[in-house]
Amino acid sequence: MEYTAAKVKFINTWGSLGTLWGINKAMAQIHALLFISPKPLSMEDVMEELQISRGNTSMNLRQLIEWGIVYKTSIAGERKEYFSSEKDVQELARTIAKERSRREIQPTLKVLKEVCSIEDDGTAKTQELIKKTKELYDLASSADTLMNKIVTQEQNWLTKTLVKLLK
Amino acid sequence: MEYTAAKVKFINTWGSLGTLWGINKAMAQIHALLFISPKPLSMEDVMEELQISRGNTSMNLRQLIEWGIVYKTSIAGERKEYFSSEKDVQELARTIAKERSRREIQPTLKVLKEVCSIEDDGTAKTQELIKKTKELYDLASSADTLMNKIVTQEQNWLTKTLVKLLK
DNA sequence: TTAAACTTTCAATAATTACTGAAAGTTTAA
DNA sequence: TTAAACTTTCAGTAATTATTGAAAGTTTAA
Repeated sequence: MEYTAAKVKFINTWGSLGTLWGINKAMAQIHALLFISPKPLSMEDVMEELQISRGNTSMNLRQLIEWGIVYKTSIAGERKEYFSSEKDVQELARTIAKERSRREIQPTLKVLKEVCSIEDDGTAKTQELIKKTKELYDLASSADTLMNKIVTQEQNWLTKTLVKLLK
Repeated sequence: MEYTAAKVKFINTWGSLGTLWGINKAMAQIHALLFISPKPLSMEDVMEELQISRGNTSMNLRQLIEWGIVYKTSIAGERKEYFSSEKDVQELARTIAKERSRREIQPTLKVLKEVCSIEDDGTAKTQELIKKTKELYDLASSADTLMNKIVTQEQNWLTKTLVKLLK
């Protein structure tokens, strides 16, 4: 497989994967393109490479910037804006984990909390609802904490935890 | 908030969340409904509660069964089939993690492996592609391993790992 | 200023995805 | 058997989501 085929394959795979971490295809493809590009690209470059319209490119670039994984980069003497992606995979993972937690997990936890706090009227169905949503709440909040710990600055969290567990 | 409002809220939240762990709304809502129901429900029950058609119910129940988080349950003396959800949240998490790994992460890893194995022709762009896809491969495969370890039968994996790290 | 170079916005449209309902299929009891 | 009770399938349609492209907006250099 030579360069162009490999690039296309990577962009397409990343693109279809995007849909399942909650961003659309074009957005994920633009990210993929910038991620493997050695130098910043202009909007024209992106449109050309991915064969998508100006409007689409503009909107999706904006969203990527909002996510914090793509940056505007000025090039001296150039009028155009250039864009480049976060290149450190650790930092990328950290940003994505944080954003997903903020956008999805926290709001869900809030609802689960509300639901499992309803008054227990003693009926089986109410008790089951309270019990199950409580369990989901605990699971989701542990998972969220764990993910953040793993991915966050505290690289030695694991070590600390182990020390605590063992003493 | 009384029972019905809480139930509706839970089902809707779970439903919209579904779209971002890769299943559709109806499927996630059916799962939510079964998850909090103290007893198995028939197809009629599900249709009635969620106001969806027979065809839709049938297809989505099948998919949930394929995922391994909903079971067909027979009720003695009843002709109809009844359905119930996996009720243990730990087991639920385990099943979902395994399925997602199989359906999404493994295929992605395969592509990343292929892409980062292309021949290095010495150009900057090829080298960047190889380097970045290699880094993503390593990250995704560590994350996958970690997730599986955490969620899998080996509840004491964490402990074992710590012991190893500390000696 | 102004006009060229560039970016954003958004109504219209295209593409995708989900849902319906009725016909076909299956199972079971008599 | 057969007919009632139930489930599945799938072509057609509806709903949702993504994309375009041209007009409006912004910035900069002269």
